Amino acid sequence: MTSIKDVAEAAGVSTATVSRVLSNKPHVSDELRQRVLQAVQRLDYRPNLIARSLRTRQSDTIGLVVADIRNPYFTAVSRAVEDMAYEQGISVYLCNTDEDPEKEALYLQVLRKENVAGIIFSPTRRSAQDLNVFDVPTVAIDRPVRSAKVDSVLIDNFEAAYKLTEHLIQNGYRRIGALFGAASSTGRERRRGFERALNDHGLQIPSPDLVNFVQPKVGSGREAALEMLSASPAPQALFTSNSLLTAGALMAMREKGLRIPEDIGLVGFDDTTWSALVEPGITVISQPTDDIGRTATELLLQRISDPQRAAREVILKGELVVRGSSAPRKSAQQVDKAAQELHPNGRA
Amino acid sequence: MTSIKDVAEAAGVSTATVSRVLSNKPHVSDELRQRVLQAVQRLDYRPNLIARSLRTRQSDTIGLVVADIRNPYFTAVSRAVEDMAYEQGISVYLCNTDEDPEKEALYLQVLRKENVAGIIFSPTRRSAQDLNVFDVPTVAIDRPVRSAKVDSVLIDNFEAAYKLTEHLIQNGYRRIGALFGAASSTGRERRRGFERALNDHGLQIPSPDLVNFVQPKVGSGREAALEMLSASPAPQALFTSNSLLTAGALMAMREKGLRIPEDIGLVGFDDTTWSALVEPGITVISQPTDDIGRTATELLLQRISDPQRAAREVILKGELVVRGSSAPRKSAQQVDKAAQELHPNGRA
DNA sequence: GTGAAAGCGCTAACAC
DNA sequence: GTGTTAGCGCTTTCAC
Repeated sequence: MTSIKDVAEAAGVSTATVSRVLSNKPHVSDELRQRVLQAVQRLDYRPNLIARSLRTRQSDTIGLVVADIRNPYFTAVSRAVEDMAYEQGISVYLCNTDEDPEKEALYLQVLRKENVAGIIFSPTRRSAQDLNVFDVPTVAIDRPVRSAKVDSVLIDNFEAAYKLTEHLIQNGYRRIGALFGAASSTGRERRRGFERALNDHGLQIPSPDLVNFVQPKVGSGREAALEMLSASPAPQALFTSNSLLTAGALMAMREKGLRIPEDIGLVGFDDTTWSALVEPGITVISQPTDDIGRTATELLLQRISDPQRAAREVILKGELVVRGSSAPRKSAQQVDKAAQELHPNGRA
Repeated sequence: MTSIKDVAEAAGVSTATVSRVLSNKPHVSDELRQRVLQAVQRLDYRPNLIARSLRTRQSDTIGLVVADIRNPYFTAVSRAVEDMAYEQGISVYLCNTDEDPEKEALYLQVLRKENVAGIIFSPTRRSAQDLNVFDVPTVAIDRPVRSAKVDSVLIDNFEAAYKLTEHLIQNGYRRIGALFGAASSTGRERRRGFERALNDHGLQIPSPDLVNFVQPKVGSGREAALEMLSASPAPQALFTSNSLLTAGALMAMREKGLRIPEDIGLVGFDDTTWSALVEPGITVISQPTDDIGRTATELLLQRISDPQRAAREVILKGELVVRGSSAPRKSAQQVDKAAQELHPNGRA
């Protein structure tokens, strides 16, 4: 392991000079600079980032804390973050919290101990304020954090859910069951948008058994959907709040032998690879994951260089992508009658 | 920022004692140990891992270098790695190489500079030997590395591809087009299995325009598939070497209006969320991603504690999951005739 | 413009 | 058992 000392010796200069050259500091003669650079090359020297970080109390490492990298939304955002970090010569720690506040707290601590320059994270419900980790620059994704020091990048979940629900309503769906992700504010915001849209169109908020908050997992989505589909009267469509739940709901519908959209409509969030590949394609709110990841990283870098800056909240737009799963329904009566004929004892 | 010195003062002991307590070293009286622990608590002290790492020349950080985290295979493996690392109190750097040897080389360098304890990586074609990074413990996933010092965890790609191809053959498919991922040995291994299976069953290796090596991206898969589907005579099935290519092929088939499996069969690798959700479900080789990730991490930890150990290669099994996309075909003649009637001028 | 030297926070000899 | 101290590799005053 060659150190700065070796380089200094080889170049016949002091370690200070080597350091100056390598940190691109001014006040070094061209001649010495050349000598140093050559020695560096010859010895294949690479500065030890750990030592540098210890000394400078800063690092070129950031932490990325997400609920679960397997959620396509986070997969995509993470990739964008990593891309941008790479361009800046920054390394990224990956942490999955599973929406578990304890796990999150632990990770936040570790990242601090690791001296990260900053943190991008999707806060769990309770995280935020109690954990006063925000002495390290932080930006929240997917969910806002109420703090003067934390930037946030998200989409307008209320608006997106509203738009998605309204789309269903306009296409003739009335009794709509809903599946929201528990443990994050995102689910609650989307619920607000969902209910407001119903209200604004003179529809009733569905009964509690048609509004579920569940773990953001395919299995949980499937189970909850199965129950809803057995309710009577059966829902005419299912609104799902993330792609894991969408997949679960779709599974449930397949198991029940329901045709989409004839028997039941389906909409969700996040335009995954398969949203367009299943038949019919799923109508979704597509989130600009790439933009979210890049913006978050940008904000973080800005905050790192100016920690005192006022917090910003960047709200991006979710885009409604209409596909077959929410195709216009025949008038409610028509369909109800048809359904009646097909399944005299309910839809199961 | 409280340091070990503060704790030492507060507890009325030396820094050495504090260090011993915190590193769980023996030879400390219970009394002092208590005093130290209390001081730590009171001051909310957290050891600076950077300083520790500098001193001990080791760290509790590993690097995870994958081609692209958006590839569901790597998503799943990464999650497993991170899980196991978390259990061990180890942090994980995430790096995407996009199969670019330069990017990979750069990352490997950075990780070294960051003093990582070890590296888990999916080597690109050229990586390995030229980059003599293997002074840091390394384990390869997905693709083997020929090195006495590098462990590997993979599935038997030859056998898996053989099995998958044989399944197609047994179900009556003959002219099979294939789509392999370029830039990794995995694709080449799978090709070998594919061709051997054809051979063993007395079938001809398809002409070059039916055997493609493409970038592991949905778009590339789609384009290549579109071309193959326009070949004449048209293939009776498509063999795809990873789930990105499977998705691309599926897209192409949908665009061409081909019915699966009546008009064309489809098989692939990796049992993703959507493999079972599209209709018909896709027959795939399911890779034990969880096992792969955990085993890789385990091997890495072992190698870290004993760097001289002989290299191991752990070969896991891929499991054939049969779904509708490869359903038994009517005899070739029957189908060819049927197709002829349907599409007198080819299948487009 | 350059070098000597102190010190970031920690651990590990080495004394006692 | 416990404390003293050197030093990991680097940056950064502070002299010159």
